[in-house]
Amino acid sequence: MATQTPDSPAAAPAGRDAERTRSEILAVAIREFADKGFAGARVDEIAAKTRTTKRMIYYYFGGKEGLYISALEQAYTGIRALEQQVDVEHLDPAEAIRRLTALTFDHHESHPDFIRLVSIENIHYARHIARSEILAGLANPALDALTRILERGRAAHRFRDDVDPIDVHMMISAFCVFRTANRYTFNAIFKRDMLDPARRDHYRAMIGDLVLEYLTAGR
Amino acid sequence: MATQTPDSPAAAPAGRDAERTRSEILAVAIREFADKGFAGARVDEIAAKTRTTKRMIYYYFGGKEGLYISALEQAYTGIRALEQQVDVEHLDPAEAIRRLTALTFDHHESHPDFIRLVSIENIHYARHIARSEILAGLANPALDALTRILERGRAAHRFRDDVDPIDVHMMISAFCVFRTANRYTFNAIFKRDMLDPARRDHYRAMIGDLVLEYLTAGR
DNA sequence: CAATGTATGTACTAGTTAGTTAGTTATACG
DNA sequence: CGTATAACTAACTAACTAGTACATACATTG
Repeated sequence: MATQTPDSPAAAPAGRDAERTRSEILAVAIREFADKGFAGARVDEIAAKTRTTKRMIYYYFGGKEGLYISALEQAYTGIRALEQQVDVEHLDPAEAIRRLTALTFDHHESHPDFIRLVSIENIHYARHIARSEILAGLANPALDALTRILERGRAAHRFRDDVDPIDVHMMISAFCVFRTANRYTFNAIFKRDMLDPARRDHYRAMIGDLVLEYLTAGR
Repeated sequence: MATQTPDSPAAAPAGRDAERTRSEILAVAIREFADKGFAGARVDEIAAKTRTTKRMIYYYFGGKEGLYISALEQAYTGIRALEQQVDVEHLDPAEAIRRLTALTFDHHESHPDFIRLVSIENIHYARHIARSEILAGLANPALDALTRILERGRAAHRFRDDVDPIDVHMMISAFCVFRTANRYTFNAIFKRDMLDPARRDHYRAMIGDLVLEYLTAGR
């Protein structure tokens, strides 16, 4: 009867595997919290979408809030690991800015759950991030890369010398986050889907132009 | 005993005044929904913070969701009414852009509840805005003003001619919304409060420069 | 001033939801 | 091979929460 499909998502009991159970719960939790928020997500529903039971959530994460914090940590560390792969050191400063901006842009588009979790965490005044040691001490590869580009551009007298890396990072994030996070209300009001694939290249180029023209203004 | 302080927030029964009861409930609801989100807000708590009872919420708004939609509508129409007062027609295009940008900037800073409601509504995929006739047909004074500025700038050959008003509006919004909406996680990670009054002028000028340099690039 | 509808308060309820109690099964290890 | 312990399940509970039934006071108007 029971055919053995070794890696099917929610089939056989799959024996006992602590790490697998834990990570399956986490994956489901990320999706649920991102979809409905902390208060809107239901522990029972998260459990039902895994192969295990609610009891295991309490066993591994202590409670709803512990699960939420772990989900946040997992989402953040995953994103940061991806960012670490960015390599723009070999490009000239202007090209490096365009590349970094484009990568950030694509990145945000392909991780909507992460963006939603960040929005939700802001609604909670970042209370959980502040409480998490993991998240407090997380390195920021994208900002580091940006800082080095700006230094090179400035040394080569190609960029203005009065800009702060965090401010530039903020500009880029603002645009990319807004496009994803505010997609729905923006579309409802302006009848324009900022994530329409037909407009993707236009917006990716636009944010690159925007930042680069700011950095090279008057030069 | 009971001293009559005519306008104290939560004192005497104040007789029967439908309009007053309704608007008091709405004001409290806006704050509660903005603070805790739709799922996180509690009907009982909203009622407790008014001078009336939960019964009245159901009497006037039908239910929690009806109240939430009314709160959204109230917040949006209030903001739009303010935007309507923007007058930049007498300024030259560049100055008008700076002025409009600065107004938008200050505007977002002084209405955090509105920004939070928009974030929350995006978490709900703008489902309620889409359902509301009031919100669907609301005029957009800020975009209209921007459109006219861009036309004037373009006619005077001061601005590039390949920019779309909605895109420019999006840039400005992105920056201003991000600064308010993502304040908490940004501060937790970069240890920089984007709303620190000491940095306000810097950021207000920065968004003006950013937009203006984009619009006048190569000119 | 009767009467009719609007506005309001009190007390309740049915359903939900986070968290728990009490136990069972598999696996590692001596 | 047996036993300690980690991994796991099912059923339960106490508290909460949106929504309602019922009663009533006030005000307007004929």
